[in-house]
Amino acid sequence: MARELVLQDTPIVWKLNNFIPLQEDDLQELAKLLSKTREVSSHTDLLQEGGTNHHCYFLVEGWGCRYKLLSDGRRQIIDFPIPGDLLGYRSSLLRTRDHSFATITPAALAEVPANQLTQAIAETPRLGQALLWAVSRDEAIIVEHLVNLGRRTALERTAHFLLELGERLRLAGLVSDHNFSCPLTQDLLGDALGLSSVHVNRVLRQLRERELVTLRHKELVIHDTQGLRTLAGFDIGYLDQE
Amino acid sequence: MARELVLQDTPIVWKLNNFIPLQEDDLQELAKLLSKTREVSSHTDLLQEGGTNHHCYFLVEGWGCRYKLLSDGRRQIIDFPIPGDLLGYRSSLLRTRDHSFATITPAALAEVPANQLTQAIAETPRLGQALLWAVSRDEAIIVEHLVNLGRRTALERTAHFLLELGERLRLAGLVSDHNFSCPLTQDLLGDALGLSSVHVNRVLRQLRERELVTLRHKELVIHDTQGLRTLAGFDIGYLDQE
DNA sequence: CGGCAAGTTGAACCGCCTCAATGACGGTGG
DNA sequence: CCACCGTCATTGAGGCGGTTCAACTTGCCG
Repeated sequence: MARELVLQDTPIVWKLNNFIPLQEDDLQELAKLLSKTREVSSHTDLLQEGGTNHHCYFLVEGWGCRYKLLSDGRRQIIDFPIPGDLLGYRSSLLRTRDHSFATITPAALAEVPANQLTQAIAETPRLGQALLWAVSRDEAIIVEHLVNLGRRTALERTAHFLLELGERLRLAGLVSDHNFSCPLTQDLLGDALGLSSVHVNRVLRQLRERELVTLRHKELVIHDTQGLRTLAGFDIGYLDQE
Repeated sequence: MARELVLQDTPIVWKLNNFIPLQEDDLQELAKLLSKTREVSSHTDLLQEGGTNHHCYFLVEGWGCRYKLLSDGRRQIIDFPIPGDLLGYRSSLLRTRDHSFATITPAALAEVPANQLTQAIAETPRLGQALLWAVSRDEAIIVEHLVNLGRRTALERTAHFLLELGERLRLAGLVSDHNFSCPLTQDLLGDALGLSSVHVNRVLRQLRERELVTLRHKELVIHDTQGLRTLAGFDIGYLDQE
């Protein structure tokens, strides 16, 4: 009983409730999955491209990044998991992991064998549907990142990314108004947005000077949501909210 | 019985067999899923971003493209489904479709309600595993496209894309040596690779002049696989073969 | 044979990169 | 408490990769 009360206000429950309200048996099953949590420091590698680890992780606390490296050191960040996100499930079905994952802040994670998760999804339909929805939505976000990299300018792209981040955090119950803490460096942003960190700096300056959004001292403030959305061509549909 | 013999040499069976050899009951179940096929002409829209159609499609014959449009007409192509590919399953779990799909050649497709597919996956474990593997592999391909757009030059990117295409066709049993038919225009390639069609043209010329690969008259010939792989930094791992 | 889509090429431009130097901040140890 | 150091942020100058615009060619299908 105590456990459900604890879970109730947790980012993962916030996120899943957006798809379908979870009920008591769902929360109990979820609590079982999350029972074995593990604290790790920042910059800890948990999944390696090419590895055969068939676990997945619920990110309970902290931020991370999923990425791929090229042989000469270039890095592309796929996305930044935040609390409430499930990661590694899709790629656990492959014989070999297609990307790496590392934390970027201190974090708490629940490690779950992929087949245990599959079983839970089959046996607890409502929770299962919600988890599969969450996985699908996160794939839809990756597809939107593809559009971002391929067809938006640096300014649009950065604006779009920051808006998306705000919405994801809001959905996880981690932000109420237009401010939130954001531990991403300009280097990380560059590798996610396909830009050099120098150019990220210039773009952020522009966004600040246009009084749209400010990212400073790990704190992000959106001054003008509507203006930012217009600039980015942001259509929230792909986040499948409401 | 006749149906299984027909299926046996079909791209989808070639593709799935690469993960796990299908057996008779798998083929029977698959035949049921594929029973209602439909022929459509080229440039037919089948899925619309924002739509609520909860079907998925097996592409039996022909090529297509999954894409998203920006409001000003810019287009980003996500990938080009080829025969044997399953599409729309992931996004059928969302309340609203996150991307569009259209054919680019005349095509034959089997339309399957998403929940019927889910049921088949649950009831026929071996086939189910194979289908989920295929879906996961196709997601891994999208992630690699992200790397392509974010961190590879136009030359590397194009080379990488063509190599990937060859491998996918080979896995579907659609190519034996180093030649294959490829109905993609430079316009389509540009929208997939995040380049202008003019620049695609120049890149293809370079690849031709370096005697690596030729794409002409809808026919692609790879002259120097190893050279092309070196140029592209192509690591086949993400395709999860063998 | 006529018409239209697709491919090809040149010239000029610009968005973003690279290289390099400097500044701000936080943590750590003397 | 301050001096030091490493990481991250900021800014300028110059160069390159890829875009845009426009003209022309080629190939295909009726």
